Amino acid sequence: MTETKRYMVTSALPYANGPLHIGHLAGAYLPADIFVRYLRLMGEDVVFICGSDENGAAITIRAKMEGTSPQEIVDKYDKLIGETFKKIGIHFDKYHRTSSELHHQTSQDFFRVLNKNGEFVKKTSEQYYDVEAQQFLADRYITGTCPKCNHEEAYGDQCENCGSTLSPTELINPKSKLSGATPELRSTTHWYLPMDKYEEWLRPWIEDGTLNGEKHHEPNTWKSHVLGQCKSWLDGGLQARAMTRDLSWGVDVPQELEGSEGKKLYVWLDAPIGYISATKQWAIEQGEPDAWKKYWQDENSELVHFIGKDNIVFHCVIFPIILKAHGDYILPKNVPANQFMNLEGRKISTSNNWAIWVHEFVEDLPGMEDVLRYYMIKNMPEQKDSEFTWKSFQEANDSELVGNIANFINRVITLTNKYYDGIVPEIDINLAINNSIEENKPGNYSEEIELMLKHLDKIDQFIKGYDFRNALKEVMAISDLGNRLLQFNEPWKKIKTEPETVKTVLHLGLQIVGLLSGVSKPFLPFTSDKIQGLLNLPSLAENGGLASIKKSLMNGDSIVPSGHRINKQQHLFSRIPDKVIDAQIEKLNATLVSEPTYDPVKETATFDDFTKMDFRTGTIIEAEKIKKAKKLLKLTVDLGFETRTVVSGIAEFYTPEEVLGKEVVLLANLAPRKLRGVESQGMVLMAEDAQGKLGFVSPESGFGNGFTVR
RNA sequence: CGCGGGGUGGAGCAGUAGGUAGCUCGCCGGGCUCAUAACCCGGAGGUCGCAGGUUCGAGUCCAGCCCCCGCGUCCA
Repeated sequence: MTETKRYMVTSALPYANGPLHIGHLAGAYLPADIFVRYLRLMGEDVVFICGSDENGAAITIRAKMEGTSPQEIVDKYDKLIGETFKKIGIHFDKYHRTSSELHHQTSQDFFRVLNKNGEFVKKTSEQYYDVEAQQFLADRYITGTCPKCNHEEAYGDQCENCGSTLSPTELINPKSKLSGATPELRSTTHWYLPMDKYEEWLRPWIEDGTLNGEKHHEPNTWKSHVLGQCKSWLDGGLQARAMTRDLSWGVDVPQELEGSEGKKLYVWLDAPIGYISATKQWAIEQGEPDAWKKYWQDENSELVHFIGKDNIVFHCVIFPIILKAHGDYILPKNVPANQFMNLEGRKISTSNNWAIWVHEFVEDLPGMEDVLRYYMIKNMPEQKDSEFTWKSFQEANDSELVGNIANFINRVITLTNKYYDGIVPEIDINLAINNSIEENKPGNYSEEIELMLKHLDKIDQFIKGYDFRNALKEVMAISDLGNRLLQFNEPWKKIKTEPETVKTVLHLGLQIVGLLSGVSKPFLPFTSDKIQGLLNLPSLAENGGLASIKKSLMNGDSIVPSGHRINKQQHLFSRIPDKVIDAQIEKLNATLVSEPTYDPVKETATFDDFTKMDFRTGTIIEAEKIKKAKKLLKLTVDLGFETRTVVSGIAEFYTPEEVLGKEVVLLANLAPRKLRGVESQGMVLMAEDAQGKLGFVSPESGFGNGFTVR
């Protein structure tokens, strides 16, 4: 491994078709921001890049829905997202856009090089084309009947009913999800990247961290779920993947290439290259147009991608292949992907509006940016999914931020003002004071400083290991240490009996406050500035500010020197009243009921169509869960004249106990079908609301079993 | 279904070379009063998903089963 001289850090490009929510922060942006801020504070050379991903079909679809143009959509969200990042204290060296001219050029040049190197294979295939919408359809945008189980709503890539993997052309009676029309097959030619060709170097790179026979990185520093997913892909066999698409909105395939009309670059080719074009733009703005090269092409640079887990294979397999195939680029040293953050027990969902939007948070709860950051870091889904709840948000604020760190700082500042009129007292290095570990145990000033430096080292290790939760805990541990120091030395008592001791203790306390300002800066940048304000010191230098604190402490120098005048105390954090939290919970719950979407009325059915169906009243007399199926219950329904076994997809909403004895309506003449090995003889009628929640359609209680519904 | 991750005191989590089960929050008792009922000390509370195997000894290794979450090629 080569020695690191500089860092190139990227955060996943947010897709410009919606605002940012807390899940985005937790996944890719906060961890990167902490990492970058810390490295800088320690004097490292870092470039931190991000930008809006503005290409692809989803944006054109969104534009159509809103009756506007794709350009207006991306302009709107690029602006909103960029502002949101600033407000929450996340600062990129460059926040760029993939709709920019520079990006188009950069990604096209990349494509040209790969093409010239002979990395692509051109292949023609038949794909479904929606004549009405005038576009080729991605697999997910085609539905039809599954050829294996006759399920009528199978997707073009798989059937959710029987789980088989499909290709769109296998579907019986395919329909476009865009227009509902029957798509037609048209032949289309694309440039494919035969990924299997690269397995030879990719596997040792991922599994052993070796590249070209040399050590590239330590694989056990990669997260287990990242390695797991990569291996799963390798073991499954890499396949050729189309690097171009038939789209209307995106980066054109270089026009001079034959057959390029109407073709755009594949999103996962174009988007990661956005990191590179953003760095180029940064370099231009620095006045050194070539400065980007050393970050992307020099072996002494450490490339790190912060992403969410849904992007793992693109950053660990596809993009590295592209970089290596190009030939001039370095590969990532790590891809610390985070898992997902859930919200109040549900998966965060943009489309269902189940989210905390960051721009709304900043408006609703002004001045609480760092509280959000703190809570998100404390609960960061580093190894597994985690949970955001407003109640625990409040609790973390009240007991940890207010009770621990703000309280400690307030105690020191208050005491200094009270006893010394705000002038930092002198120290006596040799004076015995109680240490901060245990009551009635002697210690001295230097030992306490050493203890603080140990915590600083731990923070360093944790951050470099992408363990931000534990790093944050160490910050809090320093505050704990300060609280104990005061407790065990009781300056409020000793001020009368041992005034010299109090001077030394408070001088030490102020150094701890100064250190807290430094170590909290990567996590709580706004708070760090406030602490500096309390100490009557300028904001810490973003470059090297913490390194110089460390140096001073190691040299035995004070970071808040004797004789310096500090400011009056002020609360760093405040308790959050219940009503504020309740209002947020209410706001969230309101999204569950507001704006229901209604299915359009289906095409007209004749009376005959209706009478073909035989609906009967019945009662559920037995119910059990079907193993290995998350949605299915096996029900036994009493129809009076006979009993039926019915497999029903309601397990997400009802337990077997709850449905026992339930009176229901059954479609009794539905063709029997096997589901998970159980034959289902009919279908229990359910109503489904806008959130997909199911409810029984039942006769009046005690109506009786077996009667016809009409 | 395939693949990946996970199931540890009320909640959230550590436990990465097998040897008395830890942390944060909450709860209970005590102390303190400089501080935003904050701070400090002590305590209760765990069959480490289930039933096996290897071992003198397993949360930690092996095979099996159950449950939760995610991914399966385009919404963190």
